[in-house]
Amino acid sequence: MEQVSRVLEGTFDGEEVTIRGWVFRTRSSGSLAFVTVRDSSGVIQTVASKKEMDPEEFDALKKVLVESSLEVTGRVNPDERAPGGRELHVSSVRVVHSAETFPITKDKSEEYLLDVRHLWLRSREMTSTLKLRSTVIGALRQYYLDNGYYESQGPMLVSGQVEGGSTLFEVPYYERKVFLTQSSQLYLEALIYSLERVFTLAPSFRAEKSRTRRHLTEYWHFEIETAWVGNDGMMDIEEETIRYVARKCLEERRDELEVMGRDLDAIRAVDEPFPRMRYDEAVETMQANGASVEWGDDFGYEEEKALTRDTLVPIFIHHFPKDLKAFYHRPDPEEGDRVLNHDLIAPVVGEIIGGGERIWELPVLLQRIEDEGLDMEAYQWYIDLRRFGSVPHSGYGMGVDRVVQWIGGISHIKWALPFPRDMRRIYP
RNA sequence: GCCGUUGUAGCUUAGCUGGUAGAGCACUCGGCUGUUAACCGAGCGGUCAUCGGUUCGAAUCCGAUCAACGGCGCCA
Repeated sequence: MEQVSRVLEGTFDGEEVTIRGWVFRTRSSGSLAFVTVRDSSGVIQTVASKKEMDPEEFDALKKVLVESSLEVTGRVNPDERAPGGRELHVSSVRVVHSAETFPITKDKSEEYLLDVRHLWLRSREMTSTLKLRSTVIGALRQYYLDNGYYESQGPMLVSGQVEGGSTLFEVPYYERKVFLTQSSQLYLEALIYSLERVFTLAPSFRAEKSRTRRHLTEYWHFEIETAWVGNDGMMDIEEETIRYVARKCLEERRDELEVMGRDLDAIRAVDEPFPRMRYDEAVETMQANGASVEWGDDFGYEEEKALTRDTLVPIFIHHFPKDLKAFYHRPDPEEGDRVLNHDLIAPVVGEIIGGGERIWELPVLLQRIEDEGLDMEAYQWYIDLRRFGSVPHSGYGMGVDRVVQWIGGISHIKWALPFPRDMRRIYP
């Protein structure tokens, strides 16, 4: 049994091979039949001639419907007329399963493709995206394992919210209510006291009523937490991470990126240093580019677009005003109204990472929790971490789906993962 | 929470100022020895989202309901 991609490479020219896969397209002209066969690696045309094979098998092949599964044996023949330059001259065929009429045809709408997502996953577009996604996730793991990090996990069921806002999904839990996690950060912070460097890949859930091209209610969250590292060091780590992931994608997924119509130069641009600007400078840049933003505002999508308008490289924004950010960000000891945090803004998709230094001094944390009016009781275990050998530490959270969206040049986040969940759609 | 758009065959759609619903693809049957999401001929397929109203007559006009899609804010 051979893979289609290897056959197309010419490894078996002139030899007889067997492939298995799914019918991609069929065409026939009397006693000739052309059936293209797809497997996970590619698509190849098979040519069947009634005279050169069992007539019953020929008729079965001629009648077979798109997406039927089959095994085909034949001789590999280079031929200019074949898409891909090689084709299989069929000697025998076994139809494993004869498909019913496949509902997806060349005329399709995005809406319909969401209804039949379980079938649309077979398309070249989705297959390419899913391979790219696999590479992104593999590269993230690889990078951190190579750099002395341990992979660990926080709970998905939590008793309280991690950040401000009321965007948690409630779940019945015996006689009480618990919530689906919206971040593993606080738990990773607990883990640094044994592992020092930890990362996790887990879904996060946000009950935001968002209907945008970059929001999901269930998204894949890659988070790290690192002892002994400050805000600037964390930006260094993130920049290297993004660069590593992007290069891996260029190396391993060039064909897929081409199918997706991605401009590779936009990815290559990550070799340049990522600009780092203070919040204030970011506001000025946005204003200069026509955004109506005032000092003290948080940034919306329009502002982020204005910021990255003239660049292909992601941009860091750091030193946000304290009031705009969650309680755990460490205020800059030099400027108490700013926090040692940063966001990483990618062109077109916007924020892909939010991170920074965490408060590690007990009195500062207590003050911040009180200022924000949070439930001190609920955070006791988190506060405890500042009582027993507290250390400076930093971390970040990355929206994996957004990174895939950005690297793949994908217009809407729902095309960046196999089964997207948003406010309205939870099927299939 | 706010703004906007759309529901006609399995899919993509045409249908003007109201007059008995038209096509392409898919599918079925027939033809074709080099097709490139082929071509030629025939066939199958529709409670025009739902409910109500106006009218001699509604896919078309009006109202309500339902559903879906796009975008903003929030965030990753």
